[in-house]
Amino acid sequence: MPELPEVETTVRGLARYLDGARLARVTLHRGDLRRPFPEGLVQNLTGAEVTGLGRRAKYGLIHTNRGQTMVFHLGMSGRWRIEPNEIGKHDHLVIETGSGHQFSLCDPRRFGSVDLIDTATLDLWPTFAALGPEPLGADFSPAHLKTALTGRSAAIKLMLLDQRIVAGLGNIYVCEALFRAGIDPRKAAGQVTRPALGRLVPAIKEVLAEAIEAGGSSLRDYAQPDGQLGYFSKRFDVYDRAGQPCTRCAAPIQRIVQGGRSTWSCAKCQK
DNA sequence: CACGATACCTGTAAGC
DNA sequence: TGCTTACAGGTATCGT
Repeated sequence: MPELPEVETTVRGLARYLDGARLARVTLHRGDLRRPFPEGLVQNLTGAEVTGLGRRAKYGLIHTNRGQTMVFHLGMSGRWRIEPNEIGKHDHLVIETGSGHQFSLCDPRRFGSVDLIDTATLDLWPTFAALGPEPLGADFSPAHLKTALTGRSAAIKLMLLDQRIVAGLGNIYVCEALFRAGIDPRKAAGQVTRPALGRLVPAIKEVLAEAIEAGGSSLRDYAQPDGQLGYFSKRFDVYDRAGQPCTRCAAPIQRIVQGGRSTWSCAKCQK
């Protein structure tokens, strides 16, 4: 669920209710996700007013009028439920606004995280300082990739998952972008040619933009407590399509394992 | 430092 | 039906 487009869609969905709202009640139902919730989280958020929302890489940002930003990461299985009918065992953090809307941060695998960071120095927060450029930003260019990947022997697939190279891609969109760009995911990153990088950058930007747009048209899904995302999944060319015909050449899609994770690709279309 | 392997945690689906 | 295994959208950390 949560790669950059899903986080962006989540943030937009939350903003409709949270932007300008007062956080009337904040409740923790357990003390930790991947890490403990920050000291004083409930106290610092309760009564605060939300001054805006945003996103950096796969992190969602909720800014408050107390000079702090709640930074959330959804890990593998996290999502925000809007107006949940009931609070389940994986609803770890619950927020109620002054106007009576309720939200819960639900994360069964608990690979997610929540931090409370001073807004003024958010970019200096070590976690953010280490991130590469936003893939949808102007900084993310073939020239950037060339610089970042020169001399690297690791597979291009794995380098694109490295958030220090470019921040926000995950397994799905890396597979999809490499297919669109016609690049073999096993290729050493430093060996990817300049023309191929010239195809890769727009392929990444396009697949992300399409996924955000598809999510954006289905924001009301966030009002359904058990609603799954997956609007964009109908459009996957390779992800989770092992053995099925390539959308371009009809050859069977291959599944391999890289870095312990699945990669899907077309052996004929990706060289 | 670069790189690969492993750990973290829970749920689900497939296989026997 | 029950048990076991493989796998899942991510990231931090530990060897080599």
